[in-house]
Amino acid sequence: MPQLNGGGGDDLGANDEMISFKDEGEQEEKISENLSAERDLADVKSSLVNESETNQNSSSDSEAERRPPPRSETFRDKTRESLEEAAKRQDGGLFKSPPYPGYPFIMIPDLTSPYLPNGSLSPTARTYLQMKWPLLDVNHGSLQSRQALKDARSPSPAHIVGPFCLEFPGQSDLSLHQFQLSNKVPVVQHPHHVHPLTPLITYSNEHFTPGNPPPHLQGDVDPKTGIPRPPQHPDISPYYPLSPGSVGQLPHPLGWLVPQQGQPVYPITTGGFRHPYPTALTVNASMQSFLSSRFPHHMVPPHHSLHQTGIPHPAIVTPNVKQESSHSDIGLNSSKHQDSKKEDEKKKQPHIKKPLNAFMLYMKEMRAKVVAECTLKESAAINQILGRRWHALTREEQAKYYELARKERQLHMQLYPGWSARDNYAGNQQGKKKKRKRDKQPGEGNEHREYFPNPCLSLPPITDLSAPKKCRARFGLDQQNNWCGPCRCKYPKEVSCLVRA
DNA sequence: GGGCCTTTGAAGTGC
DNA sequence: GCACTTCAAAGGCCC
Repeated sequence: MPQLNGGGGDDLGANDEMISFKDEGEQEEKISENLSAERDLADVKSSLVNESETNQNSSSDSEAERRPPPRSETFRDKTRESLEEAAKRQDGGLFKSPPYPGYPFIMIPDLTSPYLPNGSLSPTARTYLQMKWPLLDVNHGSLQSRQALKDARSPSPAHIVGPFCLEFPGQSDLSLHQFQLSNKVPVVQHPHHVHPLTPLITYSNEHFTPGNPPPHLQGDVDPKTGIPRPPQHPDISPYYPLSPGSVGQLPHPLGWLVPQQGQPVYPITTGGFRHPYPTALTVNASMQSFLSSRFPHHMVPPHHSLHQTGIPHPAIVTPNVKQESSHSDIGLNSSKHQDSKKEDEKKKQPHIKKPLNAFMLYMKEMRAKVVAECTLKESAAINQILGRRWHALTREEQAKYYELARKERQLHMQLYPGWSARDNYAGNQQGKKKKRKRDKQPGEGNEHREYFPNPCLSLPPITDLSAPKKCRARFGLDQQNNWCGPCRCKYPKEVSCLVRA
C-alpha cells in the first residue's frame, strides 16, 4: 500500500491483524508516540487534498470533524479549525459525535462471544465498548436488553454482536440509537418500531445524523425517489429501506445473521437457489455452535449457509444468470457434456465474493457522500477522490476500517472455510473471460494525483503531458480539453494531441 | 452485453 | 521474499 508515512501505512495494511483494540489506552500511547510522524503523515496526506476541496467540504461537518487536528497556520488548517468550530456549534455541545462520524459502528474485540455465560457482556467487551463509546450504557444494554430481546416480537438484526444501546442526552425521541452491520440500513431507529434494546450496528454514517430525526420520523419516504414507501409488513423491520421489489439490497455480509427482521436482505438472483451449495458454504461447527448457543433455533442459519428465508450471504453470488448461458452453451456444444461431473459441479458453485478490504468498506460508505458533494457519477472519478480521501484519513480512522475488514475476513473464513481467493480467479472459472491485463506503464497510476488537487469540481487542466492516464473516464469525451496529452493521443480524433505529443 | 476505468488492500502466483 | 496479478465495489462509457 502506497502509504506516505514511510512504512506506517504498510503496517495498517498488511499487518492490520496487529491492530489491537483491546487496550485503547495502549493504542493511544502508541498514537502519541507516533504523533510527530503522524503529523508529518497528515501533512503529506493533506497535501494531496487541495484547498478548494477543503473549502468545498466546509459544507460537510462530518468531513471536517474527521480531519486531523490542526497543527500549523496554513490556510487549510485554519479552514479546518473553523470547520471544526462550526461542527461543535452545530451539535450544541449536547451531542458529541463519534470521533469518526463515518464509522458509527461498534467493533467487538471478540466477535464470537462478547457475552459471558450468564448473558452479560464480558468484561473485555464491556470495557472495550465503554472505551469506544463513552456514552454507551453497556450495563444497561446487557442483561436487560437480552431479556427484552426475548420479549421482542420480531427479532432484530445483528444479534451477533450483542445488544448495545446508545443514549444521547437531549434527544429524547432519539434516545436509543441502534446500530446495524449494514451500510444501507438506517442506524437511527425509533424505539417504538423496533425494540429499544435491539442491537443494531452499522458502519454507515449516511443515516447517522444525530442532529436530524431519523428518516422514518420524517415520513417514510424513499430517499432516492422521494416517493413515500408503502407500509411494510409488520414482521419486517420498517427500517430496512426495502420494498418488496428491492429485495436483497443490503449487502453487509454479517446481515445474513438477520433471519427475520431483514428478510429481504441479500441479493437473490434470478433463479433463486436451484443449485445446492457446496460444502465450502456450510457454516462450520464452531460458527454453528456459536449461533445455536446464542440465538433461538429458528434464527440460526442452516448448515448450507442460507438462513431460513433462503437469503444467502451477500458474498455469495449465485451464478444462475451466467449458468444459463453456460447451460445453453452446454446444450449447443455437446463436447461440454463430456466434461467431468466435477467440472459441472464447479460451474454450479455459487460465486463467493472476496471479503471487502478496508478501502472497499470505506468506499462503500463514502461513495454516496462523494457523489452528493461532487455531483459525480462516474465511479472511476469518484474512486480517485475516495482514494485521496482515504489517504487523508488519519491512521486511527483508517484503523477502524482495517479492523472492520479484518472482522469481515474472519467471518468470511468462518462462513466459507474452504474458500480461497484463488477460486475467484478468472482462470478457475469457466465461461468467465479473463480480464485483460492492464498494461501499466512505469510511473502510471497516480500521476494525476498531483495534478488534480481538487477531487471534486473545477479540476484544473493537466499540466504534465508526460502522465499517460485515462482521462476519458474522468472527463468524458466532451471535455477533452482537460485530457492529458497521452490520453488525447489515444483518441486520434483530437488532433491537438499530435501537436502536443 | 460485457469490458474498461479508477481506487486500495488482500491474497494468489511465479520466480 | 519480492514483484506482479487478480479481484473485491461502483456506475458511466464505449465497442
